[in-house]
Amino acid sequence: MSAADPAPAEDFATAVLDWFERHGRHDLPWQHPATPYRVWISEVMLQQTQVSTVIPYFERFLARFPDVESLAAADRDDVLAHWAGLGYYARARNLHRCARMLVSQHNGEFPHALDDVAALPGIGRSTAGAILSLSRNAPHAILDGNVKRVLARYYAVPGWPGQTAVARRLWTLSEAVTPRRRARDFNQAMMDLGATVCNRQPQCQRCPLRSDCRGLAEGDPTVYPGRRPRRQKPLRQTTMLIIHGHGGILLERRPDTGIWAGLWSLPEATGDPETWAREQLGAGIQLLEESPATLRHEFTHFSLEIQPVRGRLMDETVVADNDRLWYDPLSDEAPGLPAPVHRLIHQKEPSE
DNA sequence: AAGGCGGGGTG
DNA sequence: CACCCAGCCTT
Repeated sequence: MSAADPAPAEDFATAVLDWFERHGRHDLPWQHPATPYRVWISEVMLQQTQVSTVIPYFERFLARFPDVESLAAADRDDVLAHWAGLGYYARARNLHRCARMLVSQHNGEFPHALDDVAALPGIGRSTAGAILSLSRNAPHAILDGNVKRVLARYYAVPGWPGQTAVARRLWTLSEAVTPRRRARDFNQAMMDLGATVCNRQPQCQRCPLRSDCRGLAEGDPTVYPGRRPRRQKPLRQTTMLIIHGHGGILLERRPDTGIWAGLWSLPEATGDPETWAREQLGAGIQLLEESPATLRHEFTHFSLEIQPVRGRLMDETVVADNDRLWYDPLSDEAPGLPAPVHRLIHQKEPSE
């Protein structure tokens, strides 16, 4: 067999599994114990998020919500507060909804059929396969970013995996190489291989698949998988009000759709801040001299320029309600705040 | 099929 | 600055 011919599926799995025994990651927090609940939480946190970022969030989340019952019983604000800073907040809302569905409809346990798991909110085909294989050794394939990278390079699959046809090819390949009897170790091994060897700067000399890798045989495996078509991102601007009163700072709950949905944030003024306060709060504000500097926040699909304006509430008639609260950063437990808002609020306050 | 949805790490 | 990361959901 020549150098760049793909090995039979059994040889592929054997090479990956042998490598895993010695070089895989065996001490990630969600691996001990790898219960369906812990694997599920970790897999959702790991969607589009790197392991090193997830670990401290996972520890805090599990300490507060140790099982599906405690998560189902929690308030949504509490769940979001433990997710704040991780991003993609629909994940937290879906996680909460899913916990309630598991408790009310599935006796607090995940179904055994792949399609039933993939039908739950926030769980797609790959996450469903990961939950069932990593926690129960069920024979399901996965296709996360690591597996896509390894397979696209090994089989020299051209094109961007965001394209349906490319994704379908990769799924077929993943199904073909996943062994029936050791799907748990194999899936973990593929993710470890993708994260530690077959990554941005691949270390092919350490790869168990190097002798049969088409991408390497072609000369440059990093041309696979194909890149996402690039688009230029627009600049948006906003004014955020830091209004002091009632011993704290005024926060508003963001709407259920759009960016930072469901989180608490600073009020955004359209137009003149004092006019905004009179119309929206029914109270005057006095603008203060010391406003923080303008800050810029980068999203994947746009840039946001935030102009902070500090003010003081002139009368104490504005009360908290379901969508409005007064937050004292020094003594209150932090609610779910977007990362740039958290940074803004927890800067040093002027002593006045 | 395409776009929305965060934030941090890295080059 | 750009791109990437244990994706999913809506339109």
